[in-house]
Amino acid sequence: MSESIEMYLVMTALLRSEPQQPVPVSLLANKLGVSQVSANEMCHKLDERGLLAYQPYKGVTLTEHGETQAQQILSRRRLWVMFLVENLGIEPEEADDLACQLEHITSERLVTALKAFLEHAPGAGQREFEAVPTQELAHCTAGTRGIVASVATEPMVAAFLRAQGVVPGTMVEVLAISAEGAVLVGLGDRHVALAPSMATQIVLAPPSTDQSSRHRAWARCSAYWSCPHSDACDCVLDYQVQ
Amino acid sequence: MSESIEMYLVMTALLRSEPQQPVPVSLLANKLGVSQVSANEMCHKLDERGLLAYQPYKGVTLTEHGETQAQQILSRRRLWVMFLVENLGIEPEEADDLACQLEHITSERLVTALKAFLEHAPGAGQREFEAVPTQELAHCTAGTRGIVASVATEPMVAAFLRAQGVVPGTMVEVLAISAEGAVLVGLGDRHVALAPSMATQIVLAPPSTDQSSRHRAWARCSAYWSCPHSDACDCVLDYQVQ
DNA sequence: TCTAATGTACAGGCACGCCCAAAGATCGCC
DNA sequence: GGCGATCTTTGGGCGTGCCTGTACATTAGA
Ligand SMILES: [Mn+2]
Ligand SMILES: [Mn+2]
Ligand SMILES: [Mn+2]
Ligand SMILES: [Mn+2]
Repeated sequence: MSESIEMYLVMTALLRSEPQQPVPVSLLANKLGVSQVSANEMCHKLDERGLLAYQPYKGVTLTEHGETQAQQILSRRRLWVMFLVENLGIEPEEADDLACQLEHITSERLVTALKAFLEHAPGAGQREFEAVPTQELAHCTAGTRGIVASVATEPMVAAFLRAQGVVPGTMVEVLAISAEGAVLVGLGDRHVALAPSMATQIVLAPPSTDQSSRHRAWARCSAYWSCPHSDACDCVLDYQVQ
Repeated sequence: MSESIEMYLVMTALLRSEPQQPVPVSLLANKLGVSQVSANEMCHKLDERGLLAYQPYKGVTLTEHGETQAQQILSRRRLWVMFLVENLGIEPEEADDLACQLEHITSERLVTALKAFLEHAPGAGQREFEAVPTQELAHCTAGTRGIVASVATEPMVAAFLRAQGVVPGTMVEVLAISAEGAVLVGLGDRHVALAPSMATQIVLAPPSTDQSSRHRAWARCSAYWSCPHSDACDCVLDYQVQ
């Protein structure tokens, strides 16, 4: 399996809202930074190879085999993110980008060794490497607290959110929700108002108290919304602020 | 620069006996596990790109630019080997294979973080990340002790040496050298006699006392003889025991 | 129901990195 | 000097993963 194929599988897992909910090929194309035609072509091939199930005009779902592969790769990504953030002190966002490359060249032996290292590293108690449940900010109720797991990748939106301090790893609280779906988010000392369309592009993980376990929880999120490769992100230039 | 290009540069650096000594394209082809025609083609391209200097019927040398690139990649490999061996407990040989992949996706930021980690990891004093001088076993004098840095990659030879315990990371001593160049090597409790042709395919690094610093010294060797990718190694099947 | 947006398909093409077969060029040794 | 081994070059080809342009199919909204 090439890195390219692996990323199609991973992206399909990350982009679906619910299991067995087809992911539109156009969305896949956007997030992977390739043309729709290329994505279509690839999805066909992966359907033939039994990794994806392709329903024309609907999208793709992961087959059992594809799901296994995707989860294996994502578990490797989480291991690397944990290591990069907690042991090397790299920022979550950059760690995600790096891990997205490392996940493809991580042997089973390396997985074992990394897990053992993370478990027995100084100051680490019992650790869990499984994915953690996440939810869209738009679906949260007032009072909910959580850690920003991922945000929109459209450059201008991402830049805005970054400027406001809404970056992966940050602890936030939902202060209020308007009837229209706008969300008022608290960030400790200040707060940000987000349009409904914005709230659907931010994903929260369960809250944690200390900084270290925040990172860990963030790393354990299975539902990254962010596009992993910065290069691919940069391809999404057709965004316009409404 | 693609991974493929990087490996041509690295291999050129590893295979030359002395700086500015041209490396035969056929040797490069063998070690990289590609055909001579492919290697020729590639060397031409890299000459045009100013990374290699190609002298027909002689071989290739690294240009100043190519040398810089090769050394940068190799320094990343050494960092990874150190980490993999000392912190993850992975065996030197496998660590080398893994590092050969990791070296190509290691950002400057990651280099900095890895160095900081290795420097401040528990039990680590002052560390050096520079390459260490090495010499062929065939050029050693009787009484010399050192650490096996790398061995021949031809499957049958490698298997034989492995069976004898002559693997990277092992401490050995040159017990005697015959007039013809055959070498008697001591491995603590036992010894092995090696034909002259075999002695030219084993490289030693300076000796160290404890296991940890042995690995470190081994990791710091700049002159790996081994072919890094196992896949490529497996391509070299035309070997015959004389 | 009809139309416009969205998705799909086909054709042709490109860069990369590799392959083989065959024909030349050079080198090195007898 | 000549000849065989080795190396280089040429020509053609392959697979992967992308691309554009154009035409066709489907879906969903007015
Ligand atoms: Mn990835
Ligand atoms: Mn990214
Ligand atoms: Mn490599
Ligand atoms: Mn190898």
